[in-house]
Amino acid sequence: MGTRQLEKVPEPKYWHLKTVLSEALDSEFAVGEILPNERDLAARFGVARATLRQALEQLELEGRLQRRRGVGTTVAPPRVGVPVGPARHTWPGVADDDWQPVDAVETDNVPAAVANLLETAPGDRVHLVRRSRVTHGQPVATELLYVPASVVPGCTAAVSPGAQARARTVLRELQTLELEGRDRTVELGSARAEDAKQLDRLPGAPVLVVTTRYVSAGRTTAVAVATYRADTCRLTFGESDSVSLLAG
Amino acid sequence: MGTRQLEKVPEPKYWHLKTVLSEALDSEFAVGEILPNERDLAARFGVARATLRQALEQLELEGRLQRRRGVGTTVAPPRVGVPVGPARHTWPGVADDDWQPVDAVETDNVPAAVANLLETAPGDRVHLVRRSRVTHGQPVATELLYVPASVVPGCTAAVSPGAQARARTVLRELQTLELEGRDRTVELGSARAEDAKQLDRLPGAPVLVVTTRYVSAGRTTAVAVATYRADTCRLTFGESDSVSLLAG
DNA sequence: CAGTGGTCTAGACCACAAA
DNA sequence: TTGTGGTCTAGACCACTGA
Repeated sequence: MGTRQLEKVPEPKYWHLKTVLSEALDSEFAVGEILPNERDLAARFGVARATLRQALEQLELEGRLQRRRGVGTTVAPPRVGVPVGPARHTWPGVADDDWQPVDAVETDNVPAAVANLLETAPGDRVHLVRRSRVTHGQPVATELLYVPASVVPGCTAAVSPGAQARARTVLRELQTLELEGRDRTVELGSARAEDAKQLDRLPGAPVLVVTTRYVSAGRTTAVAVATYRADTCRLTFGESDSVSLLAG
Repeated sequence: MGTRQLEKVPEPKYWHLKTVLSEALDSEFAVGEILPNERDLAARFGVARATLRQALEQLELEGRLQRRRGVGTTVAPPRVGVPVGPARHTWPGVADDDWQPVDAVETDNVPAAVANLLETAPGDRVHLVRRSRVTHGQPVATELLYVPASVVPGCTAAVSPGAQARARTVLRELQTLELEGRDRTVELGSARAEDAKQLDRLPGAPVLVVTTRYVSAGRTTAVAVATYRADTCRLTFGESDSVSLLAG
């Protein structure tokens, strides 16, 4: 027959929908503008709301949209570039303008993955310092910094002049050591309930997990697990001699 | 009344389900083992299949599960650490054991984001080199390398001794230049249809997009956009003097 | 072929934010 | 109170894999 056979591969509706919406976002909407609500959009495209939502989810994952319960769906601004390790060989807390210490506790409950890196035995006391990072007025990351108590013997739990002060003390103590090296890993994760609250997202939201290992005196002396909002952040890694290029 | 009030916060079913499944994976399943199918699992937990799937999706996102249509859901091995930029200051193609050139074409169709970095005008000719990365026998990444034709004048389209050979020629030509600097960004994306096929995933699968800018002779001479499977990969960033630490 | 995960529907109710 | 996005259901059919 002369009729055109369908070319195989029936593209899923939500995929096609995502493409259409994406182009509409480029040409017809301004950053911050509110989209029609999901029920209207679904009706307009002649699909079920669940299908429409599948397309919106992808666009949100790519940082094109921002959805807030009770409010609506808005066009997201471009992702912000977040410097990760701009300077070589520095401890956390040194010239970290936008990291803010939150509090610190002493614990022996360390995630297995972190205990592995620290080479600590179950039961070893470890300082847990929490920090949060704010860029352009928005919270973009939370961090859990694990430092074995044996590494910073000067930090006694006896005096407790406030949780935040305790955090600063641990950081200051760390900075007296000579840092020999550092390595990092980046992977995809989903926000724990606690992180989600601080990042103003729902639990399970996609996040970029940056694990940093600090090496001093031939051993791993600290491990930091930082959780960045994946929808709004673009992590940037500069080299010491190319910092000036970042501006280009 | 003495009865226990529900403690507020009704945790979503899929979230609770995810937690339960996650613990079961740790204790009752071995890597590679096949889970019961989704309909059975949903019935066993007394939820709709859609709800069960929401939990499975999260676990797959975290790299705990692997789902294949027509086959089933299996327990995924731990994420593989993929070195990204292990050596300082090298062009692509230098001692890149597991990167494989695929082909190269000359084009003037460059994504706006890349054209921005390259500072090329619309219509400028650019070499597009495709490479793919295989680790432990599995494809983990695809890469598009953009090099303005003006940067590698030795690469003429006249002779075409095979697509892969053309790719090698561009890479070789690049390596004759002195590399001054390099910077990288990492962000979350979703796989384009083409990438998805090469990565053995469905379109829209979550990926980590690594954009590398190569600087030489005071200008951006090349831009590479690498797409890593987010479910199976953990990107590792080492420093030159801490390479030995990676083994720890 | 049978069995799997992937897509899609048309509803319902809930949690939350803003008026 | 109203309207939004978030969760959940109970089905249906499709695309793919492997026997």
